[in-house]
Amino acid sequence: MATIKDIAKKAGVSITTVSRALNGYSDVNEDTRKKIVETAKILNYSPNSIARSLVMKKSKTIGLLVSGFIRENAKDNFMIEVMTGINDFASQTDYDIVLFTTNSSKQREKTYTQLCRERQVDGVIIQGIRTDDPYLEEVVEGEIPCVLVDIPRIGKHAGYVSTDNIAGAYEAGKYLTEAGHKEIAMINGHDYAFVSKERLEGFTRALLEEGIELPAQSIENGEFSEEGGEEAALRLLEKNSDLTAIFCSSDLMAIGAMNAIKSKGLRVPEDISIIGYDNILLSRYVQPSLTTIAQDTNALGYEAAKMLIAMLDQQKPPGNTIVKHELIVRNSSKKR
Amino acid sequence: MATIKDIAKKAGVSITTVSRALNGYSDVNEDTRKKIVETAKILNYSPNSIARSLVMKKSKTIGLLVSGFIRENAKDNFMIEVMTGINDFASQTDYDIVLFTTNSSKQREKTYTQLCRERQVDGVIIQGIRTDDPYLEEVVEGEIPCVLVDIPRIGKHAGYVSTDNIAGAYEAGKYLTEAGHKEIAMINGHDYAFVSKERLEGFTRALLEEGIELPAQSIENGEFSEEGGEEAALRLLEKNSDLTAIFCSSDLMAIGAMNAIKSKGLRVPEDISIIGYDNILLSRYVQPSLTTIAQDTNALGYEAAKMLIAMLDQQKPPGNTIVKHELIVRNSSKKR
DNA sequence: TTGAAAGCGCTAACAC
DNA sequence: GTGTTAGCGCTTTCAA
Repeated sequence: MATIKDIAKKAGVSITTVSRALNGYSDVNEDTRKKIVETAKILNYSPNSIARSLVMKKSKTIGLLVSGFIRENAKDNFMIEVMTGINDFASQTDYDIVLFTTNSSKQREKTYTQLCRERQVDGVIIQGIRTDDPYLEEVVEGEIPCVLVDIPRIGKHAGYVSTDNIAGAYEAGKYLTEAGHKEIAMINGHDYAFVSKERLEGFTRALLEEGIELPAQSIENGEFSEEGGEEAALRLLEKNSDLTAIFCSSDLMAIGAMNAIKSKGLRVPEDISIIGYDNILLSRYVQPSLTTIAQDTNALGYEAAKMLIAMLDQQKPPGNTIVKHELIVRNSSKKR
Repeated sequence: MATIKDIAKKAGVSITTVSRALNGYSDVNEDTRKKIVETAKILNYSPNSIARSLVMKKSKTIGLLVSGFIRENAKDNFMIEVMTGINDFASQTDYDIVLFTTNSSKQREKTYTQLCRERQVDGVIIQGIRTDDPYLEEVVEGEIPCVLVDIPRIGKHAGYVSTDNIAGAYEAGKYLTEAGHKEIAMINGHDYAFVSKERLEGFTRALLEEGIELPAQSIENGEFSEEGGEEAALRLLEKNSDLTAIFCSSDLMAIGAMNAIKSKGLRVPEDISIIGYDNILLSRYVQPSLTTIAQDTNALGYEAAKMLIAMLDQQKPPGNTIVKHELIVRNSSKKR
């Protein structure tokens, strides 16, 4: 593997000159530059970014920390869409993406900060970790530039990107009440997700404005999974046979809920209307197709990368970016 | 950021000793080691893997080169499942994964080899590139250890992981002929995919064994997309109104084909049976659910990572791993 | 069991 | 415009 030293020797110049010529500095004689570029080509030279990183103290990589990057979660293409968004932006820059995952026991021993410092990433985008994750605090308070996806925390070096979950859930609630529903329940994710808290807040508010209470017994957690949603729906149906609508904090849970309803011999949307959240791919394909709150997931990733790289390259302070959302009415819901 | 130099100074030893102690060499006095480990902790030391990489000439990273890692392709969760498989294996080792993508014009200027050399990845897993990709040859013939997913090429430093596409398509064909179908067509991907060639071969063979010809006009390309599949099906229907079965080289195209059939007022499977390939997530959810050839996609990634890392760590020669497949009969196909 | 010294490939003062 | 030199943080001979 050719190095600048080899080029220097062959071209009869110093390594400094080679470095300068190859990096496009202006103070190099045009003839010298030509010669250097030429010999670089002849020697099939590739710069060694590791060596450069070492001296520049910048690796030009950003870590992508995804919790639960595992098979089961592939169902939910939320994660992959965020990733493509990140990649869309990053590929326009000179940053590369390093994948970190936290499901392995090996990495559990290390804090995220350690992980990032060892791999020398310049910054990190964090996705899918729970609010009770012991290392979240450390990252938010830490020195490593970081952008959180869907976790509204700001620190000295930490910003976030999310959608307005309160507004989204509010619209879902408004939609249902305006459609004449009164016996309404909600399937939420779990208590350690910010989005769960926010969606509950927005939804409750919308109902309350119409004078409809959402008592604790009308809320069940479905852990964001299809099975969890199914079981949660079953419990809700058990408790209240007059239900006419269920709002689910994720499409996957909504699909589970639809299964539950069908298994009870009831129909969606004739007997019970269902609204999901996320607009995952599947939501268009299930029968009936799912009414849901769409998020621009790709933009979530894109904006996260944009913010992080702005922090890195232009010392921009971390902030928060809110990506738009939208109610998409399909066939799983109807007027009473 | 503390370095071994800092530790050496504080502990009153040389940097050599620190390096040895921290790397678990045996020839270090137990007391010295303890002291060093302790001061390392006090100084909140993290090793700098970049510096290590430079001197070791090993980056302990593997590149994941995915072509078309873009939004549209997220539909097909094939890619993401392969990725989780790769990650499953890699996370058990000390290798990290660096994401490369080739959709950006920037990177198009560089060959894969250049990309890999610059980023100093120890090896690379390549997924989703076409057989007419100008740089494929260079990688297969090159010096960088590499494992191809679904491209059966072996080189001095290149192996591959795939399923037996010929056998899979053969089973699909066998299934259809045994179900009594005679007027059969096929929707293939495109001419620059190995899997397309192989699936055509296997399928043709199965039909031929029952004395059924598959003339060129009964084969249309659908470019592996839902829309492409829909259009291909329309063309086939146009040409042969007696069709009773269509085999599609991907589930996505099969879903497109079902749309086409429905739009023509025909029913699946009553009028026309459909078989797909891949067993993507969607195939279970569409109506009717799709009969398909399942591949263990996760294993594809897992085995790719396993092979590559064996090549890297144990100098194992590259080989080929065949991952199992399986016909899954659902509701899009029936006996004549 | 420990340390001094060289060097991985590169960049960046600084001097000429 | 160009070269000399030092040094990024680490590993690894070699010698003590």
